[in-house]
Amino acid sequence: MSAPSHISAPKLWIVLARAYGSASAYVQRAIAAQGLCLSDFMVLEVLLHKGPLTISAIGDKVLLASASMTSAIDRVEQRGFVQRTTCSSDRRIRLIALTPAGRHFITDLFAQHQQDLELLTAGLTETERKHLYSGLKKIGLTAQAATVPDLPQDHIKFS
Amino acid sequence: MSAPSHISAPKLWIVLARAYGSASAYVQRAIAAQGLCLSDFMVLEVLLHKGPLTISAIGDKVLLASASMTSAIDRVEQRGFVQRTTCSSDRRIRLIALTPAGRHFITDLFAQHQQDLELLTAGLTETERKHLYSGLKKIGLTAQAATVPDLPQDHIKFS
DNA sequence: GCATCTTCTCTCGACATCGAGATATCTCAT
DNA sequence: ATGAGATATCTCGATGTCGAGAGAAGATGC
Repeated sequence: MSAPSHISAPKLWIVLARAYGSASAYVQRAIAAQGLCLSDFMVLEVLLHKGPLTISAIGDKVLLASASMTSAIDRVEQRGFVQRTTCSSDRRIRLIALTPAGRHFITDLFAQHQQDLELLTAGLTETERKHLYSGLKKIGLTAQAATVPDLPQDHIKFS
Repeated sequence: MSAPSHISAPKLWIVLARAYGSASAYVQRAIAAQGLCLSDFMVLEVLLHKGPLTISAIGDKVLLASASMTSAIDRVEQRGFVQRTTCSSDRRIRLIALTPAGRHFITDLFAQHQQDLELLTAGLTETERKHLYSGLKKIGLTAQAATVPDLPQDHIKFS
């Protein structure tokens, strides 16, 4: 807890990576106990909170490539948690919807998940949370802005 | 940047995951451009800063399972960056050491890496860094403490 | 109407990781 | 010495992810 007098960039990176790793492992415990991976859980959670979506729409939310989405949906469909339905207005699309069993399952699991997260952040004061939130947001945005400039940049420049 | 008035635990988790994801992608750009994955890079970096180590010692530093370490060392050995040497005092052990080529390679790449990290955290004031550091450390420790209690606990209890 | 471009999903092959188990070696109490 | 247990590394099979590309279907321009 006692931070060194000067926080170098590598130190910050290490502690970020470690914090995410530990938190991720902690969060995954309850999820893995139900036989799901984190991606599957996130897919179901998005469906619970946003309603039926197309595969690519879910993929955008959970940051998964299309190939990964196909197998993610396959997995949760196999277990009867979601259903693929074809859309009459656009036959390329598969609309993914929770089944009643899936809704019940993810509702319970998400409640547990929230409880886990509360425990994880219980040791933080409100101001600490605020500082963490704004700092992480800054880093995230900086990284994202610095990563993109491969293709999109000259696309913007010359359009 | 403008944080909501109350930062819920799920919000904090999301922003942490996103920040790590973006930062990780950003950091990996330069590394992947050299044909290495993040694990390989960390292995080489540890060797650069700590000198020759055994496979399991490196695995402890970079948080990789033994099976993953074997293939990680295989990869960097294949490229001539490290060398496995047997230890006469303990023949179970393989001592991993950087080759001259490997040392040169990782020295350059690490310099680039540090520069990238500086850029990533350039937008943060010293106090922001401190707050981030201590907050992330707290979360990491909390998560780690909450994840372990599976096996080690009764080992401690009854020893 | 028809050709072309784009979008959506799926298949395929490659990759990094892990857990479990095999093997070789060392340590230590008897 | 010797046998039991610990330790270090490796092999094997499974998993989840991704990029590239295929195929179907919608959108657009002529």
